[in-house]
Amino acid sequence: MTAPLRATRQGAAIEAALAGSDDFRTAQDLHAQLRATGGSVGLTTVYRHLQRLADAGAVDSVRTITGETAYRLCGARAHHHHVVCRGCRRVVDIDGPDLERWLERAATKAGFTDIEHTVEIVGTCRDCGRVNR
Amino acid sequence: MTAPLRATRQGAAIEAALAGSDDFRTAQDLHAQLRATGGSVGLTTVYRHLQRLADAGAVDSVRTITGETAYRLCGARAHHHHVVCRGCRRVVDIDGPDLERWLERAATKAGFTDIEHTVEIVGTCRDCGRVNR
DNA sequence: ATGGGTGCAAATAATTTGCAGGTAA
DNA sequence: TTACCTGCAAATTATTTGCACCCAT
Repeated sequence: MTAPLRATRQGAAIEAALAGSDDFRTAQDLHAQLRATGGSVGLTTVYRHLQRLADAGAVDSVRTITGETAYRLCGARAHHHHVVCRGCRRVVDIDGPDLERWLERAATKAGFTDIEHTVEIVGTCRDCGRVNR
Repeated sequence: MTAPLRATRQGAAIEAALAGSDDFRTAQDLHAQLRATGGSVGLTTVYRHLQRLADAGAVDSVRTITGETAYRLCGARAHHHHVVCRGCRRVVDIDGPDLERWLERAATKAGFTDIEHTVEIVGTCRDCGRVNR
């Protein structure tokens, strides 16, 4: 089938860094961390590994409000979504197997298969709700 | 308090273009449309107006998967969602008061108010169901 | 040995900012 | 008139790609 990936120090370092965190990490972020911990890896390589992992379905990716792409190992946590505060950008996790199931069923009923979804929820958190607007 | 905004042809054109669509529009998108319809406006100006509208809370913004920022007038929310076919780009609407309710409750429970959400579902429609990924 | 992996530097693409000149109030 | 508004061009930021070299297999 597909040629097995070659085992390299860089690839291992990147996957280890990803595995070491439950949350989404950006490429720049991971790169900086790897640099700091001595396991120097080129930024390009970080991007390439993340991309390949995403293609392979091993990681999920999301776009942050600041325009960066963040990645997280699929198994790192049950699939869930986030609510982002429009004031302070704080992120709170929301678990929702119900949501997944609902989306799956609705799309299937419309005749679609191989469903993929992105849910973005924006709100105002308690702390930010006190001021403005 | 705040100085009232100056009424300009460009600003009016941008807001009109936004008002003319229920869906999220990118700056580039709006700019191209304005160009095409004769009401020439600089790309910079489009960005500036969208930013100001977002700051004022008049529009909501989201990041698309391709990295662009899309904007939509707050009041324009036609509350339904779409499933987009990754093959032919066909769009099918799906109705979901359940979904809205679920999201609302989940976010509220997390301490958020003034919830706004975007759900993007991508799948493969019956006609295109064959090669992919 | 050899082809995939690496990384520097240059290329892209979306968005922001400097600045000179236009225009609503 | 007086700021604010515009828009061209240059600057920024995140990400991708060209290419010569290196290393796991």
